[in-house]
Amino acid sequence: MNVQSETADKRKAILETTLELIRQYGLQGTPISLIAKNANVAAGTIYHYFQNKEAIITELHNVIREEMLAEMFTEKNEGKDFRSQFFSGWTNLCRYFIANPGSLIFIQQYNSAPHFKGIKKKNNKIPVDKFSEFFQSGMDNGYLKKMEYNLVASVVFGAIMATAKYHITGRFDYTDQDLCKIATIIWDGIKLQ
Amino acid sequence: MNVQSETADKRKAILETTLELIRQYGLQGTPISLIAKNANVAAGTIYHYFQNKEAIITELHNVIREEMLAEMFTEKNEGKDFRSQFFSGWTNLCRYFIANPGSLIFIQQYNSAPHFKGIKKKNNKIPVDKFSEFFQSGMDNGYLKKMEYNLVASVVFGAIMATAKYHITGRFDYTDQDLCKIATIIWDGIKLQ
DNA sequence: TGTTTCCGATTGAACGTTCATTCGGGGCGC
DNA sequence: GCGCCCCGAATGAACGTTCAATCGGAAACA
Repeated sequence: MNVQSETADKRKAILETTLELIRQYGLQGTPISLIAKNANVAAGTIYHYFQNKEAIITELHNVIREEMLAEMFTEKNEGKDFRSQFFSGWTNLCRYFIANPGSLIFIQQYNSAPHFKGIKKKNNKIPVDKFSEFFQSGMDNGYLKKMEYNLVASVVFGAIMATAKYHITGRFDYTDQDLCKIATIIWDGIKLQ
Repeated sequence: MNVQSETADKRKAILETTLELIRQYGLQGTPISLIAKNANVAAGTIYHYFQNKEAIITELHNVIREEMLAEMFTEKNEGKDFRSQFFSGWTNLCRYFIANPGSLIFIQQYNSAPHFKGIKKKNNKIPVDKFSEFFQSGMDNGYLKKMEYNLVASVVFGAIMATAKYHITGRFDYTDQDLCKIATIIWDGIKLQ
């Protein structure tokens, strides 16, 4: 353990601990003191690595966004046909949330309380481009019904969040096969009949 | 204004004010002091009508659940065919959330932070019966694909929440016609092809 | 009718706790 | 000895809740 890796570890530990605590106690329910305790770090140390609590939240949000994008658009999808790309994109993101419940809880809470005290969201924009481009190409090439992108988005993303949420909270228990079935429902809904 | 109606009004004012504040500032972001101020009531008065903050939240949750059920299963749907029942049930609930953004924000936050400090959810069960019965009847009568209820639920409810959410946050702007289009996507996904 | 008694409704200051953040200092590598 | 990393007690604001004090109308009595 050299100094540099320890330093890097400390920052990382703070982020990971925060995400885990948010999963358990929610965005507002995780005080700095608890983060410090669980990350084996002093409260003051946190303020050495981050400007304030909001900065931790914002960084987590950015990290999770990147991970979500990476899950949906992996390189090995490039060659596949449109339908396969849709299926693997949908199930990958859903599996990501199931495997990383903290990310789902975080995203949901972050999006559902626009005006948390001390947490102001400046950039509320979604990288809509990649998704809308993808679906647009599906329509142009005759795979999908012609319709506005945002109508499709409601169904596709809504189902991902709900499915992962139900699974995580233990309401239902979805197998890999179940995820494919759900993706099939959606595909049947959006494909050109 | 006799005494009785004033008393009833005060209780109602507290509930309504709380819901509106939660819409703006989130579940954890609305202190009792602010509720008191906006409801034109002293802080102590709130504790005359409710045991504590949790009691307000719990009552709001029950009220909203009732309203949701009422929207989905209205009496004038009784005679209609299955497809029409699905359409009006889906769009009604979606329109309800769009017309009552506070209810959507509340439900989302209530469900997404299971362990809010001071807010313990004892009864996490959904009145699944009515919904599952409805979809089961659709399968038995040959309107829907044969599949487990919970797979359908993910898509149907996920889309409702996401659609209303996108509309409320102003990300997209859904017309009544758009809601029907989205319902059509889902219907095409779950119907027996 | 006028007066007194009573009691629930209402108030807002006060309390104890918890929170995010600050600060002064200690230790270690260069 | 200078600069960076780290500590944890200290700070003050904000929170949910309590409580002694007040209000005002209804009932009881004269």
